[in-house]
Amino acid sequence: MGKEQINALQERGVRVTPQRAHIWRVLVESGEHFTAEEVWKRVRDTLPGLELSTVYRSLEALQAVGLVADSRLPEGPRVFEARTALHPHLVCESCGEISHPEPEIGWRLLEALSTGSGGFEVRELHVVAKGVCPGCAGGRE
Amino acid sequence: MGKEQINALQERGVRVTPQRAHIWRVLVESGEHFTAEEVWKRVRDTLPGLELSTVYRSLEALQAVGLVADSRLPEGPRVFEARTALHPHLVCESCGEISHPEPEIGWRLLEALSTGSGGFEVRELHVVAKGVCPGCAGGRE
DNA sequence: GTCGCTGCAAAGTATTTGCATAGCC
DNA sequence: GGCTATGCAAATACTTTGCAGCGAC
Repeated sequence: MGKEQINALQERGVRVTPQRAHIWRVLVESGEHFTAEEVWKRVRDTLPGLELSTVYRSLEALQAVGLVADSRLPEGPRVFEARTALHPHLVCESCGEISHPEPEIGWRLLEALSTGSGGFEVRELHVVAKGVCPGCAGGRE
Repeated sequence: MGKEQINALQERGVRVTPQRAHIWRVLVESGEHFTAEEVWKRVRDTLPGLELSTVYRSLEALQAVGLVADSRLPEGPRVFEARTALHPHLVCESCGEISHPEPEIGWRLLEALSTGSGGFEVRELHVVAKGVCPGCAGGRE
């Protein structure tokens, strides 16, 4: 089952170890973002001896080849996710829920930023918006 | 000279102490962003006994009333700045320089995000772009 | 077989907290 | 004068690092 994921690692020239394969699988299959510690807890189910430091080092390796991206949200530790497209984060100040808008919007943001940034060539874009999600706005305070 | 700054604090109902007044002054007069430690070093010139923990607590108080905003850049500790407008950060991967595009662009980003985020009400927008600044792009590698 | 990855342990950096006193309002 | 902010000290949270042996290629 995890065959395609392993291929993804090999293609990028990343040495494939069980640790990296599992870490990568967790990120890809969930499609979510996790802290290093969350990844660690999940992968430990199948690799009991796994060290948190290894998780950090593996995530760094995956980042180096562009498979993983990290974000620093307004609070809490860094979160990591499989790098798919640009990924704005919407953090609800009321319920704390973190959601992603349609990815297409990332490109519009990129475009807006590129045209107005005076020659700065944007390679990677991190957007975090704080606000109120539809659910919380509905249940008025 | 620092009269207007002190007023800004009073108007917001922040108890005015020398520590807070100086911290606030450093941020306003420089117009730059600093880590808590950088603020600390600067203010210590005039307030030798100042503790780093006090800087954190003061910055938090100023944040609570909307005078200060913080950003978490891709690397390093949090940076704080006087809250003026939306403030995208452009981080050059080559020289490490952090620049700000014209602030007007922030509003365009906000607009783009608001229209495509499915009812999420954006209150605060943090944008960090990694890329290559004009200077480094000129001196081709 | 080689070189890089991992486990283990420890250190390092960033940030927060408890408590008694000082100082703003 | 009351109540909060500060100094001081310690704790906590997150992340990185050194080293020796193991495992992927």
